[in-house]
Amino acid sequence: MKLSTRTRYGIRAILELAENEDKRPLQLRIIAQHQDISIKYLEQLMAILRSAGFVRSIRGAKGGYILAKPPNQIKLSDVFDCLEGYVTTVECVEDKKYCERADDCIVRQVWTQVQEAIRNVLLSITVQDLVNRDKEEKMSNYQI
Amino acid sequence: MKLSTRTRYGIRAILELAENEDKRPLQLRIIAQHQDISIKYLEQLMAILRSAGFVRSIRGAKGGYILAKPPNQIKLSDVFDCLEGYVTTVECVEDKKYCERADDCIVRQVWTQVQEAIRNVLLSITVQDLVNRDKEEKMSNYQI
DNA sequence: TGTATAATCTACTAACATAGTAGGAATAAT
DNA sequence: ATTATTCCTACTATGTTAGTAGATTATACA
Repeated sequence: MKLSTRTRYGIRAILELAENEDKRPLQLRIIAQHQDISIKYLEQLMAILRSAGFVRSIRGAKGGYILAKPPNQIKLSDVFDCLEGYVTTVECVEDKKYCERADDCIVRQVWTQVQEAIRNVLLSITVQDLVNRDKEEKMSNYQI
Repeated sequence: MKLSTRTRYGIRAILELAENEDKRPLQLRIIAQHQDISIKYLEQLMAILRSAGFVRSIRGAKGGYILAKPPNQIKLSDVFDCLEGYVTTVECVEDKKYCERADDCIVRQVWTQVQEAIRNVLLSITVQDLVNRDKEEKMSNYQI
């Protein structure tokens, strides 16, 4: 039950874009540097995020990436589904045909509970929430 | 975020042992048949469960496996930790030294929330609970 | 119009984990 | 002794992850 770097890096990249006050697009290179991610790897992740409609790209010199929608309209569950694949602990939770016992499988009920618990957390958080939390965090650091 | 077959099979095996009314040990072969698991693979899982103290084995003819403790004293989180490895979505959640940003990493907070959500579900369910649920399930089926 | 800067596309790869298989040795009941 | 069973060690096939590499296309700017 580990999270892939895909999802972790992807969400960090999206957060960085959301926090980019600058109106101009942010380059892959910059994001990769800030986040300590290989440019070439991040490039692939951005391609996924782009085709899923989370970010938009501007090619050529001075190009880069911007968020394709406002941060408060991006739920973490959406990004998660896109990068990690829909949260599925076990196939039979989504589709009973994977196991003939599914109908009265007690263990399956457990995985369903787990899955919903995960999902509820991710559904409840938007990228904007992350931005806000980050601001608060930095505020409280200054006070020290 | 998929569950390994190790954990799924392992919990099913433990449940089968818990439901084994018979006082005599239950053979690997029987469990594997009932649960549609390769005997040789289940054998390895049982070895893990045995060394973790969940089951006890009786060797030789008429041997087999029995639970090493009462079902109400086996939390699913314990079994999970044993087979899946301690529930850790990302290393830095457990140990901040994995990432220098950990202290004020907002994304890390999210993974911590997710992890606790999972953990709470598994902490709250014992093998006995599964047995009870299963009984209820079967009762209601008879009524139909 | 040329050059530098970016994203884009396609293909490859190394390392690791998962989910097994295989065969024989040890142990116990009858 | 024979049979049933767990135990132990090693092997393997497959897929996934986390990248690398290199060429191509698009754009800004001088």
